[in-house]
Amino acid sequence: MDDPQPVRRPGGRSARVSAAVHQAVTELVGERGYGSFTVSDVADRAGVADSSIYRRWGSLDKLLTDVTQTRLKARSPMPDTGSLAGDLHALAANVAREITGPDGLAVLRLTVALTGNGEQGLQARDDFLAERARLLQSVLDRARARGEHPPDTLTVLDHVMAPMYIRVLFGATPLTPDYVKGLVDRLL
Amino acid sequence: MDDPQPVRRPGGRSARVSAAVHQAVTELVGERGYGSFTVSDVADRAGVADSSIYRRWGSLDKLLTDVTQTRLKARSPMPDTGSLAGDLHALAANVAREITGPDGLAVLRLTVALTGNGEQGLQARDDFLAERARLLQSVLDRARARGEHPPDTLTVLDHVMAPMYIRVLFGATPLTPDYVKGLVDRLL
DNA sequence: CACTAACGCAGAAAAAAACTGCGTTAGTGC
DNA sequence: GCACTAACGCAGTTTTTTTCTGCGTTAGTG
Repeated sequence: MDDPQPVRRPGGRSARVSAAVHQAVTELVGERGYGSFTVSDVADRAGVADSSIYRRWGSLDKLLTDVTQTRLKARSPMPDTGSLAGDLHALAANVAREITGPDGLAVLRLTVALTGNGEQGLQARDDFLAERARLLQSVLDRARARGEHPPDTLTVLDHVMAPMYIRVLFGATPLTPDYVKGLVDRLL
Repeated sequence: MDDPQPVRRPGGRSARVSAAVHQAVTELVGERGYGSFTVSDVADRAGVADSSIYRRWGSLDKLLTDVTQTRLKARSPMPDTGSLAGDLHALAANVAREITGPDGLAVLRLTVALTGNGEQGLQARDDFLAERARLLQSVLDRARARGEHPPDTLTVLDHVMAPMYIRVLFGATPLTPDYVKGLVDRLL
């Protein structure tokens, strides 16, 4: 029996639509939080027809899942400066820059929102946190291998990441380099 | 000219409806975040008729504002144990207990969600944070007056409050007393 | 260049949300 | 208690939003 097996077209226009939609979702999550917008909103923002979204993703839920998965896979580069202090400073600065940008805020928001959004949400959130922890872990491990005495993973999360996250989430001050540096220095 | 001046009835049933509605809003915010539910949702949850909400509050916005205002006014008791260490431990424990409960999570979520929800939202958020900061400030001032050397307000917020907030928001571990104690001890 | 996947447009269909009329229940003052 | 009526619940109606589909057009791909 002949199976039509349609020829996919992942390039050109399709790719642009995909990118625009992802971007739009990210922006909307950043601006209005999770679950406060519709397919039409996304389509308008992306400059795309509603039908394109419905046909490609089927529903808003599936779209959001797709976006989240994709975003969380985009990992930040792992610093390697040769010293624990250097690595931590670099890592902190990276994270600060990342969550300060509009996209980063969206991811943070998304992560918070996902907590308590059923199975799928929890999974996505755990992936995000695990990724962060793993990145940090390798920096600390490397330091230990060099004979340094790095702080605990949780300690770094609590006293470097948490303050930055909270400040961003609460829309407070803009995370100056000095501030970030101070957070790290306090642990060394 | 005669002004009817209707006789209000703040007791009994009205009070129960009011309480149920407030409770419902709090729960819904905790579960689904800000702006992801409707008047009907609230009414159903509260076991109340839609019309009761429409007539009393007029719109969902006004209802949310009302609930937020009311909640933020319910301030936590200010500890006074006689020493900086005692006060901070007590304060931290209070906050931990507060944000661990279901209502507390809702308030936290609300606060995060309010960031980027226009005028009104920002105002409510600032009120919340200001209240927290003020409470802490007075503890620190009192310590200073006794001749102790308390840490900075922001330091406490960053290294005691932020870690707890983040852990709750990210749905991680359950804030054991030992953990909370450790956060405070680290500053003294 | 032929073929057709993927798109945009416009509008129908469905769902959800907001709001209202009306009879009933139950606070409040006497 | 009793009269008075504020506040309520029920059962719609109206309005708005959101989803989804038919059809002609555009532009990847071999």
